[in-house]
Amino acid sequence: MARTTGSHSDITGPRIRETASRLFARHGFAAVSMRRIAGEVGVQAGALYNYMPDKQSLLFGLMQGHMQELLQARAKRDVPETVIAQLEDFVRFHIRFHLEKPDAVFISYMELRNLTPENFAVIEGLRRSYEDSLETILRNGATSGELKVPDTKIATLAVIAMLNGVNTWYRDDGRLTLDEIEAIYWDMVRKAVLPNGSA
Amino acid sequence: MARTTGSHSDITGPRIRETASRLFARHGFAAVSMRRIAGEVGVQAGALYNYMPDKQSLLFGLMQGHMQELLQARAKRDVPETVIAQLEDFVRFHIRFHLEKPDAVFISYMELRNLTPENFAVIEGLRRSYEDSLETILRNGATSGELKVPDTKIATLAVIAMLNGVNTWYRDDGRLTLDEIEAIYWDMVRKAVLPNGSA
DNA sequence: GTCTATAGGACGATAGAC
DNA sequence: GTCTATCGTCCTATAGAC
Repeated sequence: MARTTGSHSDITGPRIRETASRLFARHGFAAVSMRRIAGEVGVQAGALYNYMPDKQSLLFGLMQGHMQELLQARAKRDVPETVIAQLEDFVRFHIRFHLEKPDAVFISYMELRNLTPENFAVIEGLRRSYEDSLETILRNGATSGELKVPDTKIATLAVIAMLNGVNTWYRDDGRLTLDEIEAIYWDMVRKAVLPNGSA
Repeated sequence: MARTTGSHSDITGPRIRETASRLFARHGFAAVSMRRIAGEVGVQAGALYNYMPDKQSLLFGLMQGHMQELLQARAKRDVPETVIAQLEDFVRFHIRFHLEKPDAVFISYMELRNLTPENFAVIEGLRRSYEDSLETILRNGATSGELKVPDTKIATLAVIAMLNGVNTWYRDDGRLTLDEIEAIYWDMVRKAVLPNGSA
């Protein structure tokens, strides 16, 4: 059964999202035109509107999809028994997941200001629930005395900010393996939240 | 001696820079038009070109000015004797300086991709020399054994990324004072780079 | 130094043919 | 589903009067 001439809905949609993600990450949402996205996909600008009502929806869809993937991947992991092991798992998961999707990560925190207020609230909610999964670990550790953090909320944001930094300098052909990078960051995070003088 | 009617070069220039800095930080360089900057300053768009050759120069000037201020403020500080004290001084200086100029900070790392390659190289050079001032402290500490960092370069970037995170959540009317915030971050940074089991 | 006016082009989004 | 064509708007930057 031959497909209608010129019809490629099954591949054009994903290709639009991939192309837009790459271009938004590289040049910024506001600096990338619908014409340019269409051009790199290989269609005319008007054709994009078969897949989304407007440019804002394209951005929101990319960010929402990324945050949902992040939360789902996180939810799928087995929860280690000890707080320390849970924290190590978070650190390694976070670094690995974020290095696998650098464009989506970049967009999801650089383009927040280009979301409508309604869309912004949705993305912030998803981000907040991811942060909460780390804060819960730190709070449990602080309560049990296994960890010592001056302020649970700030420690959460500090750890995430530190880990996010990897994306700014990592290169596939760099001198360190992914395992080495995870180990280095885990060492720093672990020491930062352990009580003074602990192993 | 009356000034020429309509002439305000002494105040319009700074006002353009302040307004552009605020708008670029809030909405992004590409999303802010020269008309809008002019409108908020209170002049017509064409008048802006008495102060800069083009929009790119405006962005570059803001970023270069910010980085030079940062480096000069850093250079002015007395250097404490011990490595630990030098590190504490860096942490407190960094947090305080960056919280004082949130718009310029935001622009200087969010709008790098909107610089021409030549301008980008200049800003990156300035940023690099700031990072080097921290890396030198960490390397000296590692050599003497006062500190233990798995990788000097990565530790430098990790500490700066962690400290930069403050700007994403700090509010003037928040529950913590600037001194408390500095103390919390200094506690985490100190522990992260000390040898295991040190005070 | 600021104004008005505009050149010359790119923008997001839509209409209608196929 | 994609195309061509276009609407109406906005953009950066410049020219020339005052």
